[in-house]
Amino acid sequence: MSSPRPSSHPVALAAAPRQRRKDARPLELLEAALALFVEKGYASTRSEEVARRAGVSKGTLYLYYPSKEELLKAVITHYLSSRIAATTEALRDVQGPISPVLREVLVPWWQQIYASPACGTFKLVITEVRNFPELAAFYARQVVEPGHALVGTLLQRGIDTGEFRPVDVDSAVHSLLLPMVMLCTHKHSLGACASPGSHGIDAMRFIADHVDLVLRGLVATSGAGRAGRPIKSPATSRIP
Amino acid sequence: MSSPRPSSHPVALAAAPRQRRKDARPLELLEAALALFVEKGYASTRSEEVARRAGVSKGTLYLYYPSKEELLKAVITHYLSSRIAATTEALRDVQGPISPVLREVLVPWWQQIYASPACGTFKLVITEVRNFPELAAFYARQVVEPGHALVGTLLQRGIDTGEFRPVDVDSAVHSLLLPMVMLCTHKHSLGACASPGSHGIDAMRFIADHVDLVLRGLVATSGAGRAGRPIKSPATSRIP
DNA sequence: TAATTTACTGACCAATGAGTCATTAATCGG
DNA sequence: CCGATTAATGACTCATTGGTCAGTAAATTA
Repeated sequence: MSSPRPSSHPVALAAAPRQRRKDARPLELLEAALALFVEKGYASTRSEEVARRAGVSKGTLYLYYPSKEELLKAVITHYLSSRIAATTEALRDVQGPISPVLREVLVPWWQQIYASPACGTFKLVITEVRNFPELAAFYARQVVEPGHALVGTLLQRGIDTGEFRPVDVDSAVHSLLLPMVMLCTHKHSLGACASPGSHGIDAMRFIADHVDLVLRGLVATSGAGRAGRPIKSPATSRIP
Repeated sequence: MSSPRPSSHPVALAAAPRQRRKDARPLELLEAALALFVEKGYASTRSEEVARRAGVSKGTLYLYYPSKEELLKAVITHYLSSRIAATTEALRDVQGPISPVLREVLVPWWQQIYASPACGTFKLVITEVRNFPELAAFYARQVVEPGHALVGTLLQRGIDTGEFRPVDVDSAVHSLLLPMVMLCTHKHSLGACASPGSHGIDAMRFIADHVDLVLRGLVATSGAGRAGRPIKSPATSRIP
């Protein structure tokens, strides 16, 4: 019925005969690769599948990325490098009490990540670092260290101003961030499996509750001098 | 020089000519498979590699497990089913204040898991559920639900007795447990990569700090009626 | 419209790895 | 010490898949 002309759709639908879209391909291939790598893992994803999902043939994939491994690296660098800088900027020069900042900046920031495709990169990196050790250094330098340092700086400032108890900063940073990473991972593993009757985690709700809980554990209450363990090895400076 | 007689070593060393150890093989194969699956992932692990690591030939592997997939399932069921029952028993009938229980039972229990090979199953399940959906139901029923229910029951009791604030129990359970799971996962991904100069997480220390922090956030302090968000949707009963 | 360029294709090749099975050699019963 | 039994082997097969390239057709230019 309808004419068979190329429908100019940004992503492949049906069977548009053959389109030449040199500049759109790389990104579409990255999107397809991310989705499949995250879902099935790198090794169980066929390069032809990636191509198919991006609406091109296998040959085209290898036209833009020289090998499957390079495609993986491109996926990770693309989806990681975008987020980092902006985030660090946004939080670098906040002032005043730390609790509201964490509640009103950290939480929405994370919720945005969680809802975006970039969320999957956490699982992808966790799954593949052992097979591609180069990723370790890259990920540590680009994500772990900046993120840890950023939140660590905030918490330290809170401690210095007396807003927080003098806890071990590294542990507190992990208490704050690890559940977030875990949820991103969960979203693409168990969380993606149909759970019959049983509960899926309500991520958005949980992360707000969690940050709240941790902040309550951090604040220096008037009463209560003890109740916990002393701060151990306060000299353990971690992040440069 | 030395005689080539079989050295009667429990695990293959050097090249003992040929040993018949029908009953030791299955477990040794499971151990080898767990280590390799966790390290490299299921798909990138060659069945011959598993056999080699267990000190046998590929043929022998297939003598005990009919396929690579069955081997995977055997690994997971073996390493999961052992831990569950005992743990639930240990915690089912504790009495008195909950905080000490969590500090003195939950923490050592987790540290034991973390140090054992079973620790790797978390990463393994996370990595492979999407490819083997049967695992999802099994894991949810055998691990997630019992674990969540157990800790949830304890926290709820703490709330009922006034020891804890009336927080959302599900969120609190996740706040407590997700970092533990995340650390087990981390141990076998980024944590296993040589980190030059940078910090590896001190897991044992962190988990104690973390439980402490969360408990501080949970306890009903005398002063402070507000300071946080109200309990949302208290009718959301999760675990049956 | 015809000629030229080049994004794109998919049949093809070579390598890899899961699973098999005829053969070998421990162990055991007599 | 001599079969009989069976645990263990590793060379083999065959399906799968990363990667190639000669050819096709969409744009572009003249």
